Amino acid sequence: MFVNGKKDIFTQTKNGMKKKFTDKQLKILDVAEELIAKKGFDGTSVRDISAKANINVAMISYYFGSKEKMLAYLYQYRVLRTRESFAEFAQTIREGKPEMQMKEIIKFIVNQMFKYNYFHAFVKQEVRHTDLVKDELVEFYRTATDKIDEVIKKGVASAVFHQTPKAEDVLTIIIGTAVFAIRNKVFYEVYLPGDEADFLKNAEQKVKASNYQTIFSLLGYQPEG
Amino acid sequence: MFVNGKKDIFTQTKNGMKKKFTDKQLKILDVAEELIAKKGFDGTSVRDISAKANINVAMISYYFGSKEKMLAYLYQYRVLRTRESFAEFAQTIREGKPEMQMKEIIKFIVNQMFKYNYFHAFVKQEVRHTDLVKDELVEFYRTATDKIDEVIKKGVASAVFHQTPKAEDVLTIIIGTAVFAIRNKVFYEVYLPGDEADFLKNAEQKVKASNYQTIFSLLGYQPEG
Amino acid sequence: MFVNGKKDIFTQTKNGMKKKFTDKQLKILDVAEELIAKKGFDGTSVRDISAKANINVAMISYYFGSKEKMLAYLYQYRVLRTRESFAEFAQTIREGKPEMQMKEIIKFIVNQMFKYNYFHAFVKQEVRHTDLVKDELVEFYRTATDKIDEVIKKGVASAVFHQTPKAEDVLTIIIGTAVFAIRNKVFYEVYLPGDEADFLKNAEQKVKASNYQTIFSLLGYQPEG
Amino acid sequence: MFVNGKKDIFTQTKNGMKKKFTDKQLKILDVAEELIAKKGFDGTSVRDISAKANINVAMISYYFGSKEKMLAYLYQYRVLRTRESFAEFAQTIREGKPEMQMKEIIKFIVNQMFKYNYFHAFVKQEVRHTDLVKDELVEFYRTATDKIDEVIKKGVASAVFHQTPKAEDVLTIIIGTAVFAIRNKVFYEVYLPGDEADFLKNAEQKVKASNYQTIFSLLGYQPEG
DNA sequence: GATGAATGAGCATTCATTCAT
DNA sequence: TATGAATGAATGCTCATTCAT
Repeated sequence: MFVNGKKDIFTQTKNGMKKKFTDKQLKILDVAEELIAKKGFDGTSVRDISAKANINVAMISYYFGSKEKMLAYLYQYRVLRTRESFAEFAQTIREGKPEMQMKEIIKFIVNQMFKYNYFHAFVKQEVRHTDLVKDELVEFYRTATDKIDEVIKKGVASAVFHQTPKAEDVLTIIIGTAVFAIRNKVFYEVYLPGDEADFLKNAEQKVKASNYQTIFSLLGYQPEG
Repeated sequence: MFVNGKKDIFTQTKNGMKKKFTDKQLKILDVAEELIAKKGFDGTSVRDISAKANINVAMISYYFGSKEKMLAYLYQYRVLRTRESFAEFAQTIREGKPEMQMKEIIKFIVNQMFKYNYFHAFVKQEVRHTDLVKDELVEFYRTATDKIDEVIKKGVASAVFHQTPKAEDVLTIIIGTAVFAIRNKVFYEVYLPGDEADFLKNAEQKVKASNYQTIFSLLGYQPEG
Repeated sequence: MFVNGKKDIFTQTKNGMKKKFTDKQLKILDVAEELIAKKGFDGTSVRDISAKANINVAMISYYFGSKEKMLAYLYQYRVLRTRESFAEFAQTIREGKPEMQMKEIIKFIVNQMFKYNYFHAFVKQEVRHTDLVKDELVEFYRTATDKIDEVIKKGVASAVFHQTPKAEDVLTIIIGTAVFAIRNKVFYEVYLPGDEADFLKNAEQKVKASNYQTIFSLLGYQPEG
Repeated sequence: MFVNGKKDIFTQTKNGMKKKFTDKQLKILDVAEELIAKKGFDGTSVRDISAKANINVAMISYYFGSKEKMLAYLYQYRVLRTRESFAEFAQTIREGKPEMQMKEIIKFIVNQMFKYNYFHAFVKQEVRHTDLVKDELVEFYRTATDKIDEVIKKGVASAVFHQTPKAEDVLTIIIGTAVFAIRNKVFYEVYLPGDEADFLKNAEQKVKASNYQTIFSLLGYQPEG
């Protein structure tokens, strides 16, 4: 009945979640994500979403079963894509030196946070629904800490890193600072060049730079040789 | 008509905000804070609040003008108290060594975040209403960065710190990591001893410890000697 | 909160049902009864009811909790009144001869059916909700059969009745014929004098006359000596 | 366009009603009858019907024009069959004695009521739609009263009946008691042997037995000789 | 000041029906 | 003939707020 369509963009098997979204359904999810991030789940009515997505109100129930279930699909969809994306990314840095790998990890995570800041904004925001996404998100965090841990160990082994901060602390710093920057624009923009329109772009650069400094400092990084 | 009462607990002059809250009004604000942090602003009805606070539904409109305005009072009330509290705190560390001062700053900020985690949770959460509190909050951030900056400079001058990270980056790390820990219990508790009930207490310790390490590493701290 | 008011018309203690209805609440119940009898429960919207009763839509939920609960109150209210009314009636015929008592019973029951034909129409009609009223209604039926039984026995003892039909069959005939007449106007009115406007009045007379004949025939009634 | 198909089961000429139903259409009518009897017309959605009948939702509008018109077809279909069935039955008792004929009439009518209790339940129930079926049903009642009248006259002529109750009163008793029994299970089953599962079977027997007694009593029946 | 009743706007959802294929 | 997507109207209900006292 619902959650099938013509174009496959998304595939998942667990949790009884259906597999495919049509363009129209994805349009709804995109619009919903944006509005929910701005106004909260309760503050966003299905009429708001349907108006902005140019679809009939009834379609949200029709496609997803309910507004709440739509949110569940949205959560799972975004988190799964983030995890898939991280897995792909992890492949691309398989061969590099630890310091390059760490830098890339920081870059990747901060980039994801800013790219999907709508989503990450409301994941943090929607306290009541966090359980929907908790497991998926935590699994992503684990994958990230595993990778971070591996890189730290390798760096220590090859004597470019001289300290072993905990992987979860490293991840906490990266994500925590990114989210803080995104959510505290008024405070943050004072420290940024350019005008307001470029805020996200500039903030992302600053967060990355800051994180390189912080994390490498924590690692006791000494360039080889 | 409203927002005045018998007992003065709170005084403020700007923004046309009235000055005094009665016990009953403070009770409402406390209950509202807790419920809003748990269920969001829209997810919390004035009936929920009035039931839990044992007052009549009509009183919220009556006292504060509207539910939205009540939130504004709540924001301002909490932020102002945080700023006052920081000012007091700043006095207490006036005489110490830079490394002790920095440690106390970290301790104080993390402590505030956990103590008022309800509040800070929903400040981050209620995107739509952030403008209500923005100026106040940013002013607090400024006060904090000024102090941090002062301590860094003093530490460099006295040669216990050998690097000069930006004050806003330091603050970003402290607040960002604290908020992340609070909001990601499921991920975080794996790294903590003790049971779930002690989560906040243990998480606070871990965040403090991690921040000492991070910030001091960034400062290139070398104990005098 | 709801189902209390100023004027007491109705009192009941069991089932956790509240005790008193205000005039406004009774107005709603009356209107609801009429509309539901005409158009069914699902066919009657709370907007229909509130429009006809000249009250705000929200009041139905406010007073009764929900549309469904309103129906439950209506059921219990009407059935209880019927039972109370029967108990009173039973007192008034305590002293009479069995044949007079039986006639009065028939008259009373048929009268109630026609008087509250709206209600009895939809009790029969609302299959899905019958459980709400089943126990109460059955208890009324029992009271009636007990009384019928008593009268039959007395009549047999005093040799005015010479047969002993089952009390439940007697009740079934009385109620069954009354309901049939009410619900089959088009068929029934052919056999009645007067015009359509008097249908209920005339039908009631016919049903009573027919029942006197039937029941007394079943009882083998022979006027005394 | 609609209401015609491959297999003819049903033929009628009046009211502009089309004549034939396909197997699929009959399946829909059967399912609809059952569901409507259980949950009412408004309580039964076309989706419920189509799901249970394994057809597409759109087919009901497509076949019958609308949900309401489907009900009209259902009414007319059932009533016509009942009338046809009664006509056939009338033939089979043409030659018997009046007392046997009357007994068979009671048996037949009660049997029909219980056999099509779904249908008769909702004919009584769906007040709003009764006009759809009124004329047809009344015509059936007339046929029945005519036959009852004929039998009474014959019995009186042959001196087995000694009273002349009105035919419409006799019919009213038969149908009224049958419907009452069907619709008041909880009250009625106390007087029946066997368990709940056999309710309809046992109730039918009791209603028949009771009606034999009542009607023959009314007729002043005296076995010949 | 304080209350319970009352209001009207808004909500998510379900509905029978129609459309496009 | 038959379908699944799509529609717009209506549903019961909850909401913050205001009214009358």
